[in-house]
Amino acid sequence: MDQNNVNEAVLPLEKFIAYRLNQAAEKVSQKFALEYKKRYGMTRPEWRTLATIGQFGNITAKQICQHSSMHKTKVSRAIFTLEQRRWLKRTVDQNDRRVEHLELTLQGQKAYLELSDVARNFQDQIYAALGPANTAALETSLDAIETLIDTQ
Amino acid sequence: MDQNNVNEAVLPLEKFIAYRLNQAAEKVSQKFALEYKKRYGMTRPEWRTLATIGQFGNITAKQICQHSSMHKTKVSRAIFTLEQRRWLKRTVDQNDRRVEHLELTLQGQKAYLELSDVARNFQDQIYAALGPANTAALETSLDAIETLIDTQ
DNA sequence: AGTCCATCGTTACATATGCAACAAATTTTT
DNA sequence: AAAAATTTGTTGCATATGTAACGATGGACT
Repeated sequence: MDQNNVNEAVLPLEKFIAYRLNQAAEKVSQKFALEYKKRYGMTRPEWRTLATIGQFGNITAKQICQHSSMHKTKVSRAIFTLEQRRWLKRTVDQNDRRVEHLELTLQGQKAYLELSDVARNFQDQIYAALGPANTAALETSLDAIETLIDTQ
Repeated sequence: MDQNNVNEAVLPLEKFIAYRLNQAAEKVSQKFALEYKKRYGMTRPEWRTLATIGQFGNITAKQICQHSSMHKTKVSRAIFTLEQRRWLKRTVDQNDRRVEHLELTLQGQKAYLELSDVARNFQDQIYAALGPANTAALETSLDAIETLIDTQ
């Protein structure tokens, strides 16, 4: 495919960092999504919600939104689905009855630990492919990018 | 917020590379999306389609799919919208009438060059924040990650 | 030529998503 | 204490997306 654009100063999409980040992120996420789709028929919001509850043990929907940057309707619907599966239980806060505390059931914990294990293997493979120097630089770069955007 | 998960071996979501990449990618993309939404009311698939046609000058829908990794229905709909705006014109291939060649109109080129300029400034800011070493390492890492996923 | 299969791009349908409005509970203001 | 404003989580609705099917065209094979 010939590139015959007149203007040499334009930025090729494949050199544009926003695009490159999205490409890599999407590939990695879709690869990992195969695991939770195949095993449990879960969606990405469901996996992230499960992972966040599993990580914190006891958490509210609002806190899941803050920690995972997911939209509150996504979180609300993911919680509903996980509850239907009996993977989490809700407890209404006694001091503020708007708030519900979420915890995984034993089944939910089992799925979380299994997927967490897959995630760790996945992570190890990527880090092995990058090597220690690039791994460190990647983490530093992602932090720097997020900080830049947040503080702009 | 206390982290009182029982199992210390689990992978915190904010250390999981698939999640980190998505976070950074989404933040950067949404920031840049403000520009084309504000100026032209464009969507992300529309911007990417415009950028790909602008970059190659003359291209088919299928080639846009291959180069941008967008689903063909996304590309089809983006082409339709860009055509409605009179930002691109189609020419049916004389040797194979299933194929349409796409080119930007003058209006389309104008928008492309303007957004391309914004993109370059955006890129420069990110690279300035990262520094040369991390910039190089980031690009290497993204390449390595994509290659790893593709060859697995 | 005629049949079968592959390819390019579009569209119908079902699902996923975000925005805005909402109910219920709580907090702040007067 | 009453009224107003805020917060938590849910839901109605419109939009965005992917899958599968499709029409049109072209190529391969007989």
